[in-house]
Amino acid sequence: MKETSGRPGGGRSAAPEGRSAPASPTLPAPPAPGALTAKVRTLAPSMTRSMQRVAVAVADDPAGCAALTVTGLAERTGTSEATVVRTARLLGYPGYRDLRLALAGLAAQQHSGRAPALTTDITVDDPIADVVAKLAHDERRTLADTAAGLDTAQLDAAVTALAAARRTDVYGIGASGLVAQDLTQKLLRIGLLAHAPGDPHLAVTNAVQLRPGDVALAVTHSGSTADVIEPLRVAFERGATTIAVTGRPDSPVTQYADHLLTTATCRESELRPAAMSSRTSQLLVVDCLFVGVAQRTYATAAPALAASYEALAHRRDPRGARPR
Amino acid sequence: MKETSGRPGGGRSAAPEGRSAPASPTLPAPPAPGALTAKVRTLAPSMTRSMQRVAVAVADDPAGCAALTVTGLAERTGTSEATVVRTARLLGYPGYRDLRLALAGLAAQQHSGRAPALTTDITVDDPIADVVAKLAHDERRTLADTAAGLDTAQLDAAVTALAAARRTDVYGIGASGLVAQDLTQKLLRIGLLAHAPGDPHLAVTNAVQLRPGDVALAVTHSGSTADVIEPLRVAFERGATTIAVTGRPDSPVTQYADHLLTTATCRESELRPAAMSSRTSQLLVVDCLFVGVAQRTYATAAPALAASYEALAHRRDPRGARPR
DNA sequence: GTCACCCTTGAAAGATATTTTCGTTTCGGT
DNA sequence: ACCGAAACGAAAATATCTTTCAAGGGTGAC
Repeated sequence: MKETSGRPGGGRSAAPEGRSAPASPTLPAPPAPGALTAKVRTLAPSMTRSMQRVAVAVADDPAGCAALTVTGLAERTGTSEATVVRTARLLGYPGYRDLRLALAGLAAQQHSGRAPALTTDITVDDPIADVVAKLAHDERRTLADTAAGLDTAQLDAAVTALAAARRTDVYGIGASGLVAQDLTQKLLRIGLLAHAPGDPHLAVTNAVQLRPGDVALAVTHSGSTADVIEPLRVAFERGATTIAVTGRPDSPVTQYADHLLTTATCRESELRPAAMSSRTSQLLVVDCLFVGVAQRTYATAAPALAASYEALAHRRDPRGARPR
Repeated sequence: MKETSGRPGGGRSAAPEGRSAPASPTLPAPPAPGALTAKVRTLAPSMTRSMQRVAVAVADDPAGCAALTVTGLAERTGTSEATVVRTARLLGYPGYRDLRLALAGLAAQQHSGRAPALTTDITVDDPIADVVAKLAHDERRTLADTAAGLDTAQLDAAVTALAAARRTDVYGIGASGLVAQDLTQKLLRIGLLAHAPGDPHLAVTNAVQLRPGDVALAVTHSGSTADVIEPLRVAFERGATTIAVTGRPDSPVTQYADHLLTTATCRESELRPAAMSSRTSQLLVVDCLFVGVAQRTYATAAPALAASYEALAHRRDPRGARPR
């Protein structure tokens, strides 16, 4: 039989080859995915003893049963293959195979529905799987919050300034320093002149060189990092266009910022330093800036991106993926 | 009867002398339920044309494909049964039957949780607000995929190694270099000895100093970056425990990795270099490692974290945040 | 430019799993 | 106790999945 075409009755309706069978023309009842448990409860009373055993086993442990073959399930329930198939039929499936598929679906649903305390904070004895889930969850939320809270007008202005800048300085220390470097790398890639001094003193020294038309961008979560504020202040006073990426729109750094981009943050805790989620939102902002600038300077950015890709190719193992 | 014919893993070409092949990172990976889409994206590049067709079909329409037999799917994708089975294997399942089960599960999950469609690619003339929305959406998805696809056993092993390491070297170049630095910063914060050499030559020089009990971790999206593979190889041969964080689980770098952590990636395009989403997933992995290590070494990590927080305080503007 | 080699691929043979058939067993009623 | 009918399972019949094998196609070496 053609697998999916089979209908309970032996009536061989000759579902012609190919597997069209679009929802089996409203005939019997399309098998249910999550309604399976209910169906078992409903039909159980009218079942024979053996069939009940099968039905119960299936409802109790969908995941486990989905992993079994007819034979396996028959064995586990102390019945025969025929009984298992009969039960599947009674539950509304063309055969065991389809019941099994539904079982897998049910298991997946149950599994995904079981969101174990994603909202709790990470604790010392969380199993690693929970850590992964919680971190991912929080970072996703941070991203959503940041995107929602970004002022597109400010962003647009910042992009305009960056795209037109003669040169750009990006300041950041510690974790934010990496974000600064990230932006710098990206801008360089599309042929813009950018620099992220790592040393606070160098940063100030650099800032002194800026002039109107240049851009200085500061990345700082707290907005109060002296080592970052200082060069931005200098740049500001020199007449450069200044941009601040910070999580605290009321912090000192904003005093010297022409354009302010606010990042959202997630709760922090002992095991999850603020640096973690702030970095995520900072990077999103930086990515937006980059894409925006790339759009504005598309004519030069596109070839530059392509070129830098090419240039790196030879640094890769010629074979790409390993033979086997 | 045996259903899952546990064929011994595909002959992992033995790594060069010096050390036996990495123990096939703690057995293959147990098939994943919702991580399937992610896995397809990750593995697709390294697939042959026919296999890609199958993989894409499966990822595009899980529900539809779950209803098909091997033969049916082969027909639909214009390939052969053999190819379908091969693809299933590549995706981490023992055979097609299991892939099909996973497909059914995925379909059920998707059905229960509808997702809107922000699926278009970023174009040159997207308004900035759309850029923000699309970037955020994609990064969120990348995070979910990465979390779903992370092998917690591998992660756990990596954490154990890191927590016990005498010293840790982290290798990475370009965008991945920033991720390497991020991890290094974090480890240093909790009192572990970590180092992220920026210069490839220095990296190799460092690697030579490693010995059993030390850890070397490589971050590379492509898995084929020679400048990163080389130091990892050296570390591997020196007997250090090696960890690879890569988006290509079949790439050369895995030859020298005791533990393999796979990152998911999002579609890339002209305006969105691969570096962008790979960085996001790499950081998630790195965060997980960090939190895991912090848990293991809580006794020393907690005070260290507190201390580093204190030490930085004076670098902040004395006034702290401005009154709201 | 040509050749050899290896990867890719599908056809068909070989295993397994599922479904059906059919005879035996069980149970209730008279 | 006997009859009839439903329940049940063993095994045959069929479908599906897996593996093997040889031909096709592309690539690098020379």
